Amino acid sequence: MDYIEAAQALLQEKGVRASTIRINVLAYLLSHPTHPTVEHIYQALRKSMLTLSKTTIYNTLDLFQQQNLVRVINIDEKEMRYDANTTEHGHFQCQECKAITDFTIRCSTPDLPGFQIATRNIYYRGICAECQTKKEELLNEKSNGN
Amino acid sequence: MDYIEAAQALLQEKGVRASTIRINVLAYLLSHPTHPTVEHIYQALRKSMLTLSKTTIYNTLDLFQQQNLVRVINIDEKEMRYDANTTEHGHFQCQECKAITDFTIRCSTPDLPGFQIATRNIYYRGICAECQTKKEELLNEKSNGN
DNA sequence: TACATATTTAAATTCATTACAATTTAATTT
DNA sequence: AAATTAAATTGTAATGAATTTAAATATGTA
Ligand SMILES: [Mn+2]
Ligand SMILES: [Mn+2]
Ligand SMILES: [Zn+2]
Ligand SMILES: [Zn+2]
Repeated sequence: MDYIEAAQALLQEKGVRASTIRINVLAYLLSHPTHPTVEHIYQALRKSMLTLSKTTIYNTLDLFQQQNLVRVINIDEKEMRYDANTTEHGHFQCQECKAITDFTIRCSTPDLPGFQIATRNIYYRGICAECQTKKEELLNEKSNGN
Repeated sequence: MDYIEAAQALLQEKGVRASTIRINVLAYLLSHPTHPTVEHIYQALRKSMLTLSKTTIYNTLDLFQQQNLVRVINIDEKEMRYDANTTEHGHFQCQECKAITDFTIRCSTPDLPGFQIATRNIYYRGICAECQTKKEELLNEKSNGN
């Protein structure tokens, strides 16, 4: 089953009309688990849907959020990011390459009695393993070169 | 020791010039552990500092962040919030009363090997204990009244 | 087909944050 | 003390993602 079919099936499950735009937005999110921005989605879909409006992307993603088809990731303080993976997981943004990585996490919160938790967002920032390696290599080259 | 003195001491520790504005912004944060917005701080200090500029609040908070005197809380997707408590703790925002509560948290993250973590932000949303009680009381009244 | 409803579009607006140049204040040097 | 330099503060304008509005288009049903 390709992403288009998967998106269509998910929309039908939720009782949401599976319009072309909705299918394509959801399929894009499923096939690009990189936490894209509205702009990313817009620019990608625009190529094949010439009259596409950015407002529609916003509306569609709002609808998806209400239906728990996507979750909003606010780790990047500039733009919102969207994730079709709605299972519990944390997000790590690299300060070098800006990439956002998923990670599994288990938390214990002793002092929230009587609180009703609706959503959890766990955001870490730092240097990803890849960029860390690159930095070390660069450092080694320098010390060898001199 | 009052908050003004505490703020002054903290600034001196960091080797930052303890100007009147800086002392007052930091003292406000120390005395209002409610995660205020820039607007909150600005409106409060404006009363005693007539020519205060909002830009200065932004600049001051940026400086504080660099010096690890405050941490930025991005739980409220509209406005940034600031916290003079820089120790590890999570934040819970009530969807009813909008209040932001601190909570202690312990997390294990098995799959981030080689990643260098610089900052952690843990945001929960839902209904706080107080609002939860209020809602239940309202429900009881209704069922008794009818 | 006709009509109501849902979806999509484009333009205008909002508003927190940032950029920047000008001014004021404080520290350092003559 | 005066002059010079550096730092802090101010006000205005610009930025840009997100929202609002209203109009256009598509879709389902009778
Ligand atoms: Mn994810
Ligand atoms: Mn806090
Ligand atoms: Zn990286
Ligand atoms: Zn509450």
